[in-house]
Amino acid sequence: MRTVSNVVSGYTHVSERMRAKVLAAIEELDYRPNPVARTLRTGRTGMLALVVPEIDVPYFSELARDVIDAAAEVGYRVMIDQTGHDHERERQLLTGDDRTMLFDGLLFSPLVTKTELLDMHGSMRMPLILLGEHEFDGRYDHVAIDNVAAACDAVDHLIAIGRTKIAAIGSQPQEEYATPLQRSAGYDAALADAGMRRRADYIRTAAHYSRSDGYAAAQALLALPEPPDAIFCFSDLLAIGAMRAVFDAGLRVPDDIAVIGIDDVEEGRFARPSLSTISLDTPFIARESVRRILARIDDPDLEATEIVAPHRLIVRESTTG
Amino acid sequence: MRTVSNVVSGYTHVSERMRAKVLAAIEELDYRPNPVARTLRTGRTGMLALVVPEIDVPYFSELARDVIDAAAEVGYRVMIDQTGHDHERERQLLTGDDRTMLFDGLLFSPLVTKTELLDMHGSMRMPLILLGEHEFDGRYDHVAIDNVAAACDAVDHLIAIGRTKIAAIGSQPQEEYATPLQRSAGYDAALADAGMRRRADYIRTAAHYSRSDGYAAAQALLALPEPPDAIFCFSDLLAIGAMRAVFDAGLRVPDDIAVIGIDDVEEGRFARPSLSTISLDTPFIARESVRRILARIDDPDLEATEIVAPHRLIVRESTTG
DNA sequence: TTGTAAGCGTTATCAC
DNA sequence: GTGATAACGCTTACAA
Repeated sequence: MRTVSNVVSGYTHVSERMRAKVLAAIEELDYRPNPVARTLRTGRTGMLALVVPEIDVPYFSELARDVIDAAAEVGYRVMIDQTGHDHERERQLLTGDDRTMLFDGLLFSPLVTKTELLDMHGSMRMPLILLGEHEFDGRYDHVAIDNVAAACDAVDHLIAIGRTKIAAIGSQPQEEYATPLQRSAGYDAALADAGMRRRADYIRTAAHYSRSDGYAAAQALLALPEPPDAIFCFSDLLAIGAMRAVFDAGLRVPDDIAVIGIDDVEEGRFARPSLSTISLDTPFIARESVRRILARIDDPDLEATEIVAPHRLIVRESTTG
Repeated sequence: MRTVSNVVSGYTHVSERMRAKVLAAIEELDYRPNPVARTLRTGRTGMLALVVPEIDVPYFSELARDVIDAAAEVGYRVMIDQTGHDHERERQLLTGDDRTMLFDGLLFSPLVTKTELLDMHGSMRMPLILLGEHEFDGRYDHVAIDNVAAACDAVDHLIAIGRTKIAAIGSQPQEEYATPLQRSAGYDAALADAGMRRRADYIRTAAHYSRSDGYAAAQALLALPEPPDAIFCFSDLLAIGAMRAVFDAGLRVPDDIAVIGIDDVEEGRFARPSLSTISLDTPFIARESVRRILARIDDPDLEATEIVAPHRLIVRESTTG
């Protein structure tokens, strides 16, 4: 009945006597509103979906923490999905083929989204925000750092401390994903600005940005006739794997080889040596994407915007003599 | 209409002609079944909730990865919530006070659950599985390792490599949570078995099992008149913080102080030195808890069972000369 | 094999 | 201020 709903929802136009009566009945029957029925009626689930490649990658779990917190602050909860680098899974999520889309909006943080994937979202009305991409094409909201500048800052730092043979780990085998392309561009730009030559044998690919990818790539670099004296890794995890490979080869960080990453995950702060990195403001990214998706849920016809999150260089032991 | 539902659900008793017709109409109208309406009718959301203290703690994010995978295999999705050591939040989840309980079952991995909290779940019909606890009281399903034995194995290893002054980090300030109590008991038992004395000044508390907790606790141990020659940490994160404190004090691991943790997170495999630990079979834990909660969703009156997950000692550099 | 109608538990509309 | 009643979009008896 109407009055009960009013009481439950804390509506004002209810007499004190009636409110007390309803409350008593609620207590008596141990009544709990059914959220599903409410959702069917209101059209809002109160849930957001956060889609990441792998939740156990520290950058994503730290991002998830912030997103869950930011969402909780505005009364939303977060469902987490992993695509595991699976294009088919990404497609399902983007097209809404999944049978259980119980959420109001999608925060999509693709490691490997191609533009063509995004085209598929077209017919769906599910609000969507892209995280971590920076190829703004005006169709979807983006929240991301300036990847080119971030990579450039990292390499500039290596140059500033006097390194001249700077390698990079993290380009993708198939060059079709935005993030690695942008970071590669930043690396190239920094070298060019310093009048340094870009050597193809110093550019190593990494499929999953994992510690072991970083380890393997660094091993390959160390085996070169003229090994580098610095390595710029496209993620902190790659950098941690790379550092381990340097030690296993009997060399030292940063003395023989300086290492810098991107992400500023907590693991890097406690690594030995502690890892220099580019810090991404994940609380900012989380807050802004939640704010933005709520606005879009309220008004699906909002114009797409691009939100650039701040980043900054953090110098630690891995790049300081 | 009946037939449409049949087609969508892949029912058999539908004529080919009719099925084609329906499919064409679906395509034409770009029809998508509304999952909320389906849920209201069937009573199943197809979602599980995984509740952990903090998703960015590697052990929990690795567990979450496995739970999401295990759930996906049986057509379920996973909502993740953090309690952040907040008792009020735990209470809400357990009692169903939250207004948006859009899931069929709850996998609850409390760092800090007191028995009294569990009492509150009594009136709720939401299926519940407890993870990581091992104080089986017969009321709820548990999936956990044998914490006492795990701790005992870790300390036995330190004794086996000849250490005699073995400290422990990870007991709780307020001694009311199961996991730390059990791990403390295992530590005590191993020392007693070896005829070693338990020294109160070698037992350090840690509120959040974080790297910085481990760092601070280890610093305190090193400042003792007679510092330990080995530290057993109740989690890998504590151990990683502790190792860093040892290095910052100018000492070496394992030469001066051996360190061992529990969890076997990937970070420990790449740490320097790599971290000895007790490996918990998280894929097993994830698989079994999902299996169990599905059974309980099907039949809420199932008797509570206790599932013990395997664990095993992993010896790495942090405890080998 | 196919169509009709009831009902899941809310919230919103609308008289009173 | 309060009580009936419709509607959200699906699944499923039941009838045809």
